[in-house]
Amino acid sequence: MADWNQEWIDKIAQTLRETAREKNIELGDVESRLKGGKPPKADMGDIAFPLFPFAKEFRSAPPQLAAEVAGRIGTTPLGRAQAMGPYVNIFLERDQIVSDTLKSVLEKGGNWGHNESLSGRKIMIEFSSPNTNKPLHLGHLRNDALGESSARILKANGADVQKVILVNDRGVHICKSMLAYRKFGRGETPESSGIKGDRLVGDYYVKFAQWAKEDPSAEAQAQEMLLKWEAEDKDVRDLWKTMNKWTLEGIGKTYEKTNISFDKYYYESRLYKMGRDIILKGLEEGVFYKAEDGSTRVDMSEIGLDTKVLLRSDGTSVYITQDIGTAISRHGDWPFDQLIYVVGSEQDYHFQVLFYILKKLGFDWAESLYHLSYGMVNLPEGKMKSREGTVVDADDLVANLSELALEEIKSKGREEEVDDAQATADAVSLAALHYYLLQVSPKKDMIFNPKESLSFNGNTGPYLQYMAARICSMERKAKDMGWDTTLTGVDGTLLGNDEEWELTNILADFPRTVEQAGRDHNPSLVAAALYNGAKVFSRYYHDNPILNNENPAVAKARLQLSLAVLQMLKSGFELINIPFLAKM
RNA sequence: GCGCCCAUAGCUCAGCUGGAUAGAGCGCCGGACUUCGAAUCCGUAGGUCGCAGGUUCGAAUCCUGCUGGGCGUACCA
Repeated sequence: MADWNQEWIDKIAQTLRETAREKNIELGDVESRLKGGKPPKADMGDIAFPLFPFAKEFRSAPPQLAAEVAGRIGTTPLGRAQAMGPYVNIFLERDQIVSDTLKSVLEKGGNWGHNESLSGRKIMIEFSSPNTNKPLHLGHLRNDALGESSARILKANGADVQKVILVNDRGVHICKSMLAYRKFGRGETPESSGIKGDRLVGDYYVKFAQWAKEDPSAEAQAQEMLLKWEAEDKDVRDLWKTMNKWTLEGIGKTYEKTNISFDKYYYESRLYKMGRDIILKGLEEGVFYKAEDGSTRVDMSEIGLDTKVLLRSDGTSVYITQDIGTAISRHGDWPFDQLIYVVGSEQDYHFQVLFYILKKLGFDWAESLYHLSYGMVNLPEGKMKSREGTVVDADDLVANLSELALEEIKSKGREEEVDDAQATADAVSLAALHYYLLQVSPKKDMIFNPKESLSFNGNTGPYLQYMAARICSMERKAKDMGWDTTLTGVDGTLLGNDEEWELTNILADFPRTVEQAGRDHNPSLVAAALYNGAKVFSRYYHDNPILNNENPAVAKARLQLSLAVLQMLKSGFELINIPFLAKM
């Protein structure tokens, strides 16, 4: 719709100026004050221009002015203008737009929505950031869903995207699992126990906590082990390698199951010493300063913040030092235009500081660093607490969803219909999970209601899948009847009803939605657009015979429209990481 | 204490850079399967958009203050 917006802005502006000239009225800038919107109801037109802003200059009431402008424009090849109260409403010429839109969808093939708005941009996006001492939990799932989806959306906008993961594989918490394993493990392995590697290591992390309650020396022992690790003690390093491998294999399976992937793995164990040289250089150049206590600091008073320690008095680095070094080294690896960090909002301050420092160091790319900050995932009972064992395990959740989806398939007697019931159930569970996590704006905290997330009705991922599957079903039926089901475009005059017009608009708007989702780093926009499309379509095909239409030409035209909607759904599913199913 | 974020139907969430009567889903109640798959569709009820000011022709949207909640505020990561 916005495509035609500008033409109307020009037209109305021109008309306003003409009118003003005749009345000897001085007009300021007109175009910037003309903003097209969508009328509240479809039968009120396609674009609405409020004329309030011009009332004063014309010294006439907005409705009067609207009537005058609409009267002068009247009917044009693009459509007609009609005054409705203080608004000039535009009724677009539908036939041509319908034909053009379907033709565009056809030409894009399976990539409807893709565009070139970020073409030529190199964007690196970091997400997930797992620890190697325990399995992924619900919080990671939101992070992964956001990261993966954002990456796909950016790619669809033409950007060159590199997905990156930073594995937190060092530190005391890692040593705690190792220590407990050494004490209680008796050589147990994922193979010998049949327990998934990340879970096994996580179990020992829990065991450590229990043991530490009884033995006050436990914490000190963990610290001691960390020192040995840093001194590259062979035994400790060997155990570390073994257990990290177990965890990463386990976590890798979770990624595989949830369709999450990375182009490059970074490991903290290899990066944690980075950044020190940069800080020392910055100190020489006067970007940083040496505090009285001997620590090296940055002064952030110019952005209203305090000071931040970058090197301790003993010269060793702190966490943010590593992040500074890592960012610089990554830019060396792959000179990005933008680096996006998908990290929870509890680290807002950290990134504010990090970005400020990189700017102070004079890196031009620091301007475009972006923290995709997202809110916490809470449970209906409150926060997830590891101490209280209320943390929702990622694998368990996905398995539960699959199980329920399988029951659903069985209860509907569709085991024979779908080729592989378990695979279908898995696909449905992913749709439920990812849609549930992505429908919420990233910034907001959200409540994860397990019961609701398991629902396959209403505003859910499976509902979207179902609509796509229904269209596929029609497509199969059409093929059986010997119809040509390739998307070939259509004569718009055959698709004239309001629902067809609405679907056309939804199709036409989709690329702009994808663009905005990329610009705002907000996959929920795509999710909402898909839901809207599916919902309007489901009403459409419920109320209007498509294949069964008595007029074969109309039947084929409607099928074409349905197939175009299917293209949008398929393309959108890819963007929010929900699997497409031809049958379910 | 200071800083950042959030507040919309009983619940979970939309509402784009301010525009006409604030929308979905769930739940409740009531309808629709001899008809393209009922994981569907349709309808009813449900709102002082946290409160109070301000800007504007016009505010859920922008500004200020307040209240309530969340998260930060390490020579932790």
